[in-house]
Amino acid sequence: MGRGKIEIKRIANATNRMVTFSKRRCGITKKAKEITVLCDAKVSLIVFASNGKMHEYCSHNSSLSDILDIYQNQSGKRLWEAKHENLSNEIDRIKKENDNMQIELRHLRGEDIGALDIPQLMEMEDMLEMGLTNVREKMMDIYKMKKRNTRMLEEETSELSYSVVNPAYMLISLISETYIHSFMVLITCV
Amino acid sequence: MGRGKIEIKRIANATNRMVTFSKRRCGITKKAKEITVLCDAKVSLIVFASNGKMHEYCSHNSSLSDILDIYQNQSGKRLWEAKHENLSNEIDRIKKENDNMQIELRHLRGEDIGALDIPQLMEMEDMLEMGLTNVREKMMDIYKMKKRNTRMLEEETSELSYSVVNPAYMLISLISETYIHSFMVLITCV
DNA sequence: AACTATTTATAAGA
DNA sequence: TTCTTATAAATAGTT
Repeated sequence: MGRGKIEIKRIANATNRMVTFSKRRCGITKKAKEITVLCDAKVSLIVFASNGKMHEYCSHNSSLSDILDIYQNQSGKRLWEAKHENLSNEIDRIKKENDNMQIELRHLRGEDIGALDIPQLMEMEDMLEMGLTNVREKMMDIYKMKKRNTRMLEEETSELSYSVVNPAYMLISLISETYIHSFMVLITCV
Repeated sequence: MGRGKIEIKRIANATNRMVTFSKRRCGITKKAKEITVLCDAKVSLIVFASNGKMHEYCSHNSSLSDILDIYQNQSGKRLWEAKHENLSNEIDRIKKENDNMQIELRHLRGEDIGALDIPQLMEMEDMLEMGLTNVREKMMDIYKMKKRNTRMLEEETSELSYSVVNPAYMLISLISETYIHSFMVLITCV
């Protein structure tokens, strides 16, 4: 369709090629629009010139994304599986990390320790003891700071409403703090 | 281009519409092939008939996936952003969960407890004590089981090489186990 | 599915 | 480039 018949092979002359591209791109887009309207069809057309410039047509009644969804369903081809895979892998990795922490937490709370052996239990015992020591030191710090910051006795009375601080603490706060816990337990069990 | 000129609007007669679709689909596909070859272009063409049947053409020198990659880069449109969003959200959610557990674990180990207040510290103390109680009960269970399963004294001697089990345990294993920890601490501090 | 009168697309020229 | 136009190609209506 033109002044002369042409063979369907790459047009050697670059200018010529671009001109033809421009004309034919218009033509094919027009055809796409027409079939959309005439035949109630959905069409997605994406065209790249050899210089990389892109042109697209997508029938009005749907987005490219919609069309690609249907495309994937019908063709069974997975267009962005690969991109998803990265995220999925990360999810798996984090979930695993999560599970491990979950288990460790449960162990530290003394749950599900049935399967542990003596060395593991000992390690946990050490960790728990250290945690307990730190927590109790911290509580004592807070207690001492409050005592220092507030004007002693009358304040102290109200402090006592914090049920942690019981008369036993008062007594033993005079004694080496490192042993406070031990003494508390002693007091508890005698 | 035909016996009569037609208006570009939906063809009312269904059979006619399908026939026209068929003809024009061939035509547009042929055009797509031609522009691919003649102009060294990349083309993706996806066509759905109104009955849902799909047809595609994709230039030989590239896959649809490739074309969509370039499409996204050039258009800035994100074709599967929405699908990614779900996964991304899940990752965020799990990471948050992860962080919280991380913090709890560190707290239980007595790390980073500077910012905690008395009630929080008390809660941790309870949790740690319970964990410790459970761990020690478990160790005792294992110890007792070993004692039962092996033929007593001479075995017991070798068991003692497990440094957890010290002579103090021997004595107190006769007494109520619930109080074992307390007694141990008592023994430790006297 | 094939035919063909016509319309439409476009190659080459200006 | 863009417009023009002769001609090839596509296709609407028919068989």
